[in-house]
Amino acid sequence: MVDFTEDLYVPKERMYVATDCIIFGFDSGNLKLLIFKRRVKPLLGEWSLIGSFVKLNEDVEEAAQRVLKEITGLENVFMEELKTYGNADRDPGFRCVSIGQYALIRINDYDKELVEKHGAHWHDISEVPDLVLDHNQMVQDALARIRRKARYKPIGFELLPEKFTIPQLQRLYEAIYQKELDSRNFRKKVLSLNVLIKLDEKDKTTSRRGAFLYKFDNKRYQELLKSGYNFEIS
Amino acid sequence: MVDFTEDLYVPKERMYVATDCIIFGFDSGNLKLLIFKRRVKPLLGEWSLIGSFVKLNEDVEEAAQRVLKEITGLENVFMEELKTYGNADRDPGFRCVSIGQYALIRINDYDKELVEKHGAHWHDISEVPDLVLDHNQMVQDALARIRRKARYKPIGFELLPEKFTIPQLQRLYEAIYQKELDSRNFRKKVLSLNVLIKLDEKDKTTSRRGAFLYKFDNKRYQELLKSGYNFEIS
DNA sequence: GCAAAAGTGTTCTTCCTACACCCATGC
DNA sequence: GCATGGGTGTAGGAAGAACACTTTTGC
Repeated sequence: MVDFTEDLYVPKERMYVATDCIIFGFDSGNLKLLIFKRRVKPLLGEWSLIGSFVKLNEDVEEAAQRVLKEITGLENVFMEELKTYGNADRDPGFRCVSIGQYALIRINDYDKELVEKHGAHWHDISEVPDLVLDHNQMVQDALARIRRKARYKPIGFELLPEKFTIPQLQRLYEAIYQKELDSRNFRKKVLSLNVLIKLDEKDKTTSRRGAFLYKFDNKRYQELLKSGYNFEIS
Repeated sequence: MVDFTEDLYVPKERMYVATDCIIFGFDSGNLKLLIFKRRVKPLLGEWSLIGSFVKLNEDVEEAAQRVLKEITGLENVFMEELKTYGNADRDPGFRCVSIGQYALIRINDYDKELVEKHGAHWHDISEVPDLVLDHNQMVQDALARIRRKARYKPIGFELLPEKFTIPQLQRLYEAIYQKELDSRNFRKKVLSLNVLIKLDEKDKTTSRRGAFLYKFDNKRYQELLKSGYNFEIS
């Protein structure tokens, strides 16, 4: 990669397409963001989202999944396009259009060694440092998107382990909405959706009494999506 | 522009970025789409959305507004990014990533001569012919988007003339949702939003009695957006 | 036995839905 | 005077919001 950090003017002779991943996780009651400290020029040492140029022979979406796999070791992660960042002057080095993609991962699944090897770190969403280029904007846009999206799609489940408790699910939604929810109303609402399967196990890590574990009934959810179900939770 | 129509294999050595516009209008109770018949190779004579490569020194959004102005003569049109079409094989000629943008225009405002000069035509949304590349997919995606979006943002107003009647507005929403609405409930709901200003004029073109004209109160709408208003109409 | 989190029901209010008739006017 | 589209009100039901106490169990 060329080092443009010392040139103020760089002729822009061709177009590049990149993709940047806004990677969310959920842990200890907080939404987390995976970012990394650049180990190469340009912008060495600065915090940045994880991204890559899109290769000539790969789909934009493939590029994003490739990046995600390189960093976390995970495949088939939930990922959706956020938007395109296409201002002519967004990157002082290249004329580069970047397609932001947000990903939701189960924070216990990823490959910790791989993440460390790449210099990546999880940051609490409320403590994200200054990022390079327009990456802070991307994070804000992605947050706004998942806050809105969580109202009509059960994306929250992508952030939880396969088995989870209802209080866990509630803490996740509270982290997404930045708002405390009433536990009685919350439980009533999520159970009324009929997409949770109650298991015979309890999670005793957060209380003496223990909370029942549930699984997400993906088949049932697909049926509901087709019939226009609404997952609004207030 | 190079003609690739007779070459099956074209080496793809660089990335292009384009934008394609899905332009909607509303007329005679129907949603309309503006498409054009290509007058140049490649794909001469085929129906296509209106698009352009993004220039090295322009923003992606600028490129879309430029295209829109070239075709319709309109500036400051309501336009939003739809999504990126980034499959490596989506265009047999170039390696081209296209950013779809949907636009809503007031069908009486555009420059008819300009549209004709470019070989563009309005098609009823239910009778869109086969389009080149993945353009039919773009249209379907854009339709799905505005159907969803109309539930929480008053985008409908972008498609109506400045002054409109409530029955007109209702027919628009019926066209968007593909569903008949109850006129009493519809009127009650839109008036309860407090974003319509009743005028002292009537439109007598569709009935002997005439229907009162309204204007959209943009200032009031901005206030409501900030406080998290919901425009759901069923 | 007590601390700490899990789990449970009811009432009130609001909003959506369904539904039918009179009004104004040009011909 | 009649045909045509414009305009209005009400009652029933569903869903959201507010709200407090009992249960379980490890220590």
